[in-house]
Amino acid sequence: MQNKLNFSAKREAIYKTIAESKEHPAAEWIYERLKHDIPDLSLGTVYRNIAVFKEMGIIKSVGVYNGLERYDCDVQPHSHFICKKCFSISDVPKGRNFIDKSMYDFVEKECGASVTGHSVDFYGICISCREKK
Amino acid sequence: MQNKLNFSAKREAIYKTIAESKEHPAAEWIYERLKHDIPDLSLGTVYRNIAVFKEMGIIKSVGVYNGLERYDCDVQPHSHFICKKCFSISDVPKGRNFIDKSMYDFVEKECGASVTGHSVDFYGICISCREKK
DNA sequence: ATGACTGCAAAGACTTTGCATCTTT
DNA sequence: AAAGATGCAAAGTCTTTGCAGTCAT
Repeated sequence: MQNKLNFSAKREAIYKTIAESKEHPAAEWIYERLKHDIPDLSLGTVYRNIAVFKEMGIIKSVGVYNGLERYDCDVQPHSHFICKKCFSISDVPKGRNFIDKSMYDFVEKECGASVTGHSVDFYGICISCREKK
Repeated sequence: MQNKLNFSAKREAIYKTIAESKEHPAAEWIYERLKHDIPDLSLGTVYRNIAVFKEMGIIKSVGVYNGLERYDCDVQPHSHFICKKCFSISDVPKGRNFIDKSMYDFVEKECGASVTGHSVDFYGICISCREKK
């Protein structure tokens, strides 16, 4: 059993790539982005580190779109807008609370479940796809 | 190009299985459920019909959980509760509007996108998994 | 007959994993 | 040195697809 994680250069680079990207990247995207600077990076390492980050709770899955799992380093509750055409994902600016605690209570009572989180996603056509039309 | 869809016995059975199930089934689940009654059913046919139903707009994807795409024949907006442990999906009873039109306006203005839909999901541990503990 | 649907199996696409090797502590 | 991280390639899973045969109109 291990408890002490090393923070290798590659691990750091992978996390940094996710953190600095606003695109809610998929694994392959991260890999493509990094392999120029780190030619001996392997895709398996990207996947393994993503699993580590999830486990640590420093990234979250945004969901699977077009067959690709997308990640977000902002683990605070916030909404996303997903383009049905190009599958770009963008954050909806905060400043509007869609879901409050009373809704958790409602779901807990109605479903008998314990609710620990939620997600609100909006779908449509993004500004870039609209302009292309 | 074709426009006239046949409504074959298998197609009908597949749709009926989705419609009568409350489990937001995945393709494999539908297949397993039906192959007793329809021994010569093939999984490819299930997938192909799911694609047809989606295209027709009579079912919707609920999302991909644990690697499996889940489907819903209730295409009206409603929320889901997803168990993080067993990945069961249940409807949150209506009677509470989480998202209204002003929120679409908010997202459209903030993102410059055209918003055509949304989803609200709650996560946690379902009643059945809680009782097992 | 013609167009639509299906079984079957192969191919695709994304992700996970085993093992030997290399790094970090 | 010991524990952890990685490359590589193979394996795993879910889904799609080509093709020939079957069914519906």
